[in-house]
Order: sequence, then C-alpha cells, then structure tokens
Amino acid sequence: MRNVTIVHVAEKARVSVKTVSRVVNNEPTVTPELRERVQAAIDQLGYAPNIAARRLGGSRSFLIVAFNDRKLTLENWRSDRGNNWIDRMQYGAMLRCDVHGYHLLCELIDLESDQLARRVQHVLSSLRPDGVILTPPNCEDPTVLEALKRAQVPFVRMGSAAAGPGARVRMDDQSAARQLTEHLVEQGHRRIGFVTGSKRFLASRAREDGYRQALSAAGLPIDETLLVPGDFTFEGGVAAAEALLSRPGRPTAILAGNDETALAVMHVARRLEIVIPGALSLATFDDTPSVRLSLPPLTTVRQPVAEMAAQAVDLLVAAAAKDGKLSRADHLLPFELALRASTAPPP
Amino acid sequence: MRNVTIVHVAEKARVSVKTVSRVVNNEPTVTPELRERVQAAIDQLGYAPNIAARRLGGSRSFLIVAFNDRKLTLENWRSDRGNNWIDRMQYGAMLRCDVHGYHLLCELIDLESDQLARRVQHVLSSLRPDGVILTPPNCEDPTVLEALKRAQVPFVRMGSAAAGPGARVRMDDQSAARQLTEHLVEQGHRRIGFVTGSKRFLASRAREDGYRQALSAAGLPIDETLLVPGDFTFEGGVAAAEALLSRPGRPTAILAGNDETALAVMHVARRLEIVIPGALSLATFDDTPSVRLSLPPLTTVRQPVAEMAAQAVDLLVAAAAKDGKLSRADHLLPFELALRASTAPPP
DNA sequence: CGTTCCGCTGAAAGCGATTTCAACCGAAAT
DNA sequence: ATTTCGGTTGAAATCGCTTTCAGCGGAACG
Repeated sequence: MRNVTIVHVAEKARVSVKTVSRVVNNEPTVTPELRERVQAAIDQLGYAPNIAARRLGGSRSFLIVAFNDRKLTLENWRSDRGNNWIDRMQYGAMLRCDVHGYHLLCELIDLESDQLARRVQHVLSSLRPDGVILTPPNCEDPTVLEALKRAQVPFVRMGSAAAGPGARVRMDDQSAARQLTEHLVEQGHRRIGFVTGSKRFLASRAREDGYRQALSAAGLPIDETLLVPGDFTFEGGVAAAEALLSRPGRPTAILAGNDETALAVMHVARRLEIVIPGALSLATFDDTPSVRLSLPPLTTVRQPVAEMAAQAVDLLVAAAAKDGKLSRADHLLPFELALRASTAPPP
Repeated sequence: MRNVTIVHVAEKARVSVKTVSRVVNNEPTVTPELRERVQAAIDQLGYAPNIAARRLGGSRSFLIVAFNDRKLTLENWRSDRGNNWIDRMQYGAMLRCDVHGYHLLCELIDLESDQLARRVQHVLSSLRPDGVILTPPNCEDPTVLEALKRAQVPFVRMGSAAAGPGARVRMDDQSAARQLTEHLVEQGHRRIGFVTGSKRFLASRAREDGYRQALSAAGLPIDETLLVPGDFTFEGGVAAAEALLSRPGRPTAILAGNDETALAVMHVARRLEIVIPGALSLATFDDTPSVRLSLPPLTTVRQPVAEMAAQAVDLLVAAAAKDGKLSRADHLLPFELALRASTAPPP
C-alpha cells in the first residue's frame, strides 16, 4: 500500500506507464477499453500522481503561489484589525485549485526588505509555480512586478486598478463609489463628506473619482473641504472624522474610504453624540465582518474577493494548460451594494 | 540566466554536484575553502535548489500542508464573521517556514464529505509533505486523524485538548478560564454567568472546568442555572443571553464561551438597556478583532495562535530533519489576559 | 615501512513522472 | 496486393536533485 507509483498502476492494468499517464492527463488518444482498465487500477490502488515527479518530468508544476505581505512583527499582525481580505482570497483560490487538481502555496514577502527582488526570484525558481496571485499592496509593488516579469511567470493582480504587466481581476471601484454616492443623493443628502483612502492604492483614487462623478451627475457642487484625506487606518480615520464632524456646517452623510475608516467615523460620531443614521448617514467599502456586526450595520459595497481569486486561479490554470502565457486582460467582476441601516434620509 | 541548476553551480565552482549539494544542505564535511567557493557561485548565479527535484531524489519535500475546513458555500464563508484564527495561524506558520526554507501549502477539506478519507490520502500521496498542521475543527475529526496516521505523516493538532495521535500545540484553556473568572471574582462579582461553548470542541469543556475551579477556589457556590449552553454562534449566544439577562436575579457578570457569543451578549444587553460594564461585566475568549473594536472593548484571553503555528512548524521541520518521526507531546503555550473596559466592579 | 582508518570528494544510480520518438495496426488509397 | 496514413501504444531518455558507495590522500598505528 505504501508508495503507489505509476508503474504499479501500469502493471496492474497491463499497459505501459505512458498509457497510464495519458489517462491521468485526460489525453484523447486512448481507447475506451484501456482507459477503463487503467482507471479501475487507479481507483483500486488509490493512486495519486506525485506532484514533484510531474513537475520534474513535465512542463507544469500544478502549483500556484499567493504572495502575502509580511507585517513587521507578530504584534503588528495582531493589531491588523479584522480585515479578512486575504482569508477570502485564499478560500476562493483553494476552491478552484481543488477543482483543477492544483495546489495553493502561500509565501510571505516583505515589501520593505532590500532583498525583496531576490526573495521573489528565489521562491519562483525553487518552486516554479504555474502562476502567481498578487493582492494589495504587493500587487502594485514595482520590484515584485519586475521580478515576476523577468521570471516569465504568469500572474494575476487582484484588486488593483494600476495598469502594468500581468492580468488584472478586480471590482469596479469607481462605479461602486458612484453608486454608493447616488444612493445617498437619492435619500436626499446634499452635503456628503468623503474620507479618502491611502494614496498607495489606486483604488482609493478610483473611489474618489466615482464620488465626484455622482455628485456632478446629480448637479451638486463639489465642496473640496468635504474631502478629507484618510490613510485606511483607524487612527487616520479618527482624525479625519473629527475634522469633518466638529466643523460648522458638517455633512449629513459620510462616505468612508474603507471599513477601517468607517469604524473610526462611527467611533467619533458616538463620542460627539451624533446618532447614526438619525443625524449622520455612513457608507463604506469592503464589507468586512466588523461593519456587518456594528450597530447599526453599515451600508457597504461587497467586494467579491473570493470570486476574484477563483477567477484568478482559472486564468492561471488555463494559461498553464495552454502555452504558459497569460494575456494582460483586465477583468471586472460585479459587486453588490449592501444597503443597510446606517444610511437614511437626512434630518 | 534561465534555469540555473546545481550543475551550473558545480561547474562554476569547479567541484562536483555532490559538493554543492553538501553546501546547500549544510553538511559539516566540507572544507571551508570549498564551501566558500561554492557559496560564491551560488550567490553569483542566484541559484535556488528546485524543490521538486529535491523531493524526488531525497527523503524530504520541504512542504508543510495546512488543512483548511471547507465551508459549504461562498455564502457561508462570507457570513463567518471576523474570526481570523486561520489568518493568524497561517501567518505564524509562514514566518517559520520561511526561516527553515520550507513552504506552506493550504488544502481545503470538507469534513462532511463521504470522500474525506480519500481526499486526505490523495493530497498526502501526491504532495508527500513533511508535515501537516490541523486546526479546529478538523483537528478533532476521527476520519482525518485516521488517514493521517495511516499515511505516517507527522502532524500537529493546534488548539485541541483531545488526546490522540499526533503532537498537540495549544493554550491552556482551563487555566485561562480560571484566571478570567478570578479576575471577575476579585472585582467583587458573586453571580457570574457562563455561556458555554459548542460541545464539539473540548476547549469549551476545559473553559467550563476552569470557571468552576475558580469559583470553588474562591469559596463561592456554583449555581447551575447560571450555566447556559451556547453553541459558538451569534444566534445561540443571543438565546443564551436572553435567558440569563431577563431572569430574576440576573448575574452581574458573564463569561462568554467565545467571542461570537460575547458579541451576542452585548447585543442583547444593549437591547435590554443593560449598560456594560456599569450594570454587567463581560469577558470572553479568543480576542478576535471585533471584540477589541467593540464598545466597550472586551476583556479577553489572547490565544497565541500565530505562536502556536510557529511552534507547530518548528516541530514538524525538526522531525523531518531527524528521522521523520514526531512525538505525541502536548505543548502548552502561554496566553495573555487582556483586561479591558468591559469588566468592572458590580453595581 | 606497511596497514588501518578517517576525513573529504566525486561518480553513478535512482526517484516518478513527462516527453520524444519509434513501432505497430488496420483501413483507405493506389 | 501493396503502399500509405492516421490513430494507438510503448521504449527510452530526461528533468535536477539526493543517496549510495567508491576513491584517495595523509595521519596514526602496529
């Protein structure tokens, strides 16, 4: 029972190893009779092809690497509050890997390290994956992108609007922001604040654009003082919210650049005894668990993270099965507006 | 530059491939001079040993598999609120894998599937990892454990108190619950409710034991009606909290079986206009992001998940480097009490 | 001074798949 | 009846390492 190899299967089915290989790889030129005999042998023996040998002999590795960004210390990681983006990404990726007989490898990289290029190259040449999945923020790091391009590995950037090498899979941030803003306008809001996101992510710029678009389309003036820079952190959000909420003529609604920021806005609002949604409507992006559970639950855009990852895997596997080349296509996935209790008509 | 192999390094350093292999694997019997020459060649060529070839030739695969539990649908996954246990586990594991030159593979398994044993066996024989990491709830699944044992793969069960095959790495739930309860007792609480966890996890029983121990040690009577069964879900928590809080002679403090449950208790308390911590103290386990962000932030036990995973990897790598055998040891890691605003002396 | 042993190095044989290419067969074409 | 050809099958080389084992020189020993 130990160590069933292709040779054992071949012997049991009285065919050559090559024929077994053909059956395993679903090649068309095998007579039904032989195919059946081989399949029976495989099932009886519980044979599973050894991935290392497959990689060594053939051109595919059946491996997909997902690069994860390294937080400096465990302590940092701990305080990285409730963003389950990576979690969902991995889930979607694993689901599809399973279907394709692929395997998902998670590798840590440190964008701050001066060894970054080397590290990426090292991982790629020792693993030789059939594809790589990148997520924010590593999907926008020039060093990483350059190393990937040089290694000629197909890769998909998730959730990034930045043009560049590799395929992209993302949601349309701009139109999401637009729809969120339109929702607020429809409810009667005229003074809508916006706590912008970190400039490091192009998505924040897209969101800001969508916000402006919606206002213009509705014929509303754009008050630049209602746009306050945030940085995607709780602390940054608190500062921005204080600026917006303690000024005269404060907005009746706020669009937060991301969920973390939204929680900060809620925090400040509660401190200032501004009731949500009575005196202030609040909407945000990402739909992380914390904003679903908050009181009140927040209106958000649900980013289809798992679906994006699933598509990324599909693209990479298809490329590997074909010629190992991946087009630069930009795939936009549909998002969902989750209209919840945090948005209501202004007082 | 493409495809640097050990042969290229050997040629450049004017030694045999075997000597290069010795240097790469840190074998002691190489003269310093040769070692240096080889290392220089490696660095200049940017050589990284091919993991597939290493696995095929040798006895180790430099791979560690972490089994992840499959949620039935993406929808389920989405609603799995903010528990970043897996996230933290992976982070700790990746950190140590990196150090050891290992790689972390994430594989999905479905505990409900009737193909479970086959799936596990399939993954193991096609990947032949040097070790496997199990997490709740798969770490207590008999089918999985059996398949792992049969495959003779070293494995570590994280966060499980259940005796059985494989090594264990976990925190001491019982003493954590004891300390949490002691903390409440010290603050002056006499009627302390406990919403127990799901019976599926031995940890819940351990927590209950700790609670009882602390009360007994403090000379307090144990009122069985203050122990209400929960099931680790929000809904279950709501029901339990309603039972505890709407009865006459309600407790002045509640220990929740896990964070999800705690959030439910908060929810009910707010609805019943019971102020925390003024009228009710609340403490819980796991320290997930949502309870740090809640209002007030909750007193919890911080499970050292990342540290547990790091230790798991260390154990597995050490076993692989030695004889491929892993002892059944039970490793207890220190936890931290995070005393926060949700606990205060009773009214 | 010859033998033994030890420390270091290298040659060659796998590991388990895929790939390449040759061989075979019967049906269609000549 | 012979040649040809497309569709199947299998033999052997190959991938890049580790493992096993042999070789080799010099120190230690009898």
